[in-house]
Amino acid sequence: MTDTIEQKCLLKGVKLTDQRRLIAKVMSEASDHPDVDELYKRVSKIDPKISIATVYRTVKLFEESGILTKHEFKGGKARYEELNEGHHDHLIDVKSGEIIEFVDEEIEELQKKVAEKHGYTLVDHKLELYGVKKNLNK
Amino acid sequence: MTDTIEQKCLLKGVKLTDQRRLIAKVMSEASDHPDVDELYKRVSKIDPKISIATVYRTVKLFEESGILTKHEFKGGKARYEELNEGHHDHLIDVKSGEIIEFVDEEIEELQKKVAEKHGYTLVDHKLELYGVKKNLNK
DNA sequence: GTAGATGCAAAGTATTTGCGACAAG
DNA sequence: CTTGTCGCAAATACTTTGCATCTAC
Repeated sequence: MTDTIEQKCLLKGVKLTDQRRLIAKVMSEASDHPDVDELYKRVSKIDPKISIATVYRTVKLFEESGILTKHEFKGGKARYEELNEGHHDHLIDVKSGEIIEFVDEEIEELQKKVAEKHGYTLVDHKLELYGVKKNLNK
Repeated sequence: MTDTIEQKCLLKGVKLTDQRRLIAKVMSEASDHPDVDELYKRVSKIDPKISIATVYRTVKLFEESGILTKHEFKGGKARYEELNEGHHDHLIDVKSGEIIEFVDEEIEELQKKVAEKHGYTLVDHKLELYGVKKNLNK
């Protein structure tokens, strides 16, 4: 699995350095969607000499190489997550900030149709739902 | 129509000043989605003494008062548009930057269902489609 | 008259960049 | 070797804020 990231780098002609390997590792182990500051904190624990500039440069590079995706959720800093085969969108708990990933094929289809209807081919999209947890009992 | 904005302000207890009236006017006349800088340029042409700080303060105030909405499209600055009854989403031409507004009730419905399915009540959402114009001839 | 708005410049954030030292292929 | 990366600090971009002055109500 960590292999996969290194393979992706080789594939893209991205030079591998200790810092990049570390950032890749921390990101692939993250189950949340850390922002650069948080990521910097996590990698700093392992390599305290790493610079935040390197973290910024690396997430940008990884994004361009299709290893990470960037999210710009409402009113916050950019947050990153590892990009795997399966595309998904996000449901954000507005109270807790918790993020739930979901996929809805029907919505995906409709988006394509909307774009077509306006004479466009869909190349990308962003769907974010913001919700509050329902009171399940009574 | 400009009346409407002033009425909204009175309703919300928002004090009306020349600067606010001007910003409201420029925004309601805008058919695009200007960012703060662009808005500042437009109002400056009419009142060259206005400060950019006032523009920032006013768009934020108007947003909180439900007069404007803020959009944070990919990799850019925050952009604003007047908030009218009809909600809509955006289809962005990735080549030209042109923005097309659309509504799709089916998608809206499905979004609510997705939120429900995860135990949430949808309070807000963001849907942006990014597309390239199709070659219509031949 | 008074609470709140404005303009200005200074301060914050988030992110990028120039540069000399250093490391990967 | 040579090209590209790193760390550092300075620079940039966008937005917010403190303060004295001014204005709407």
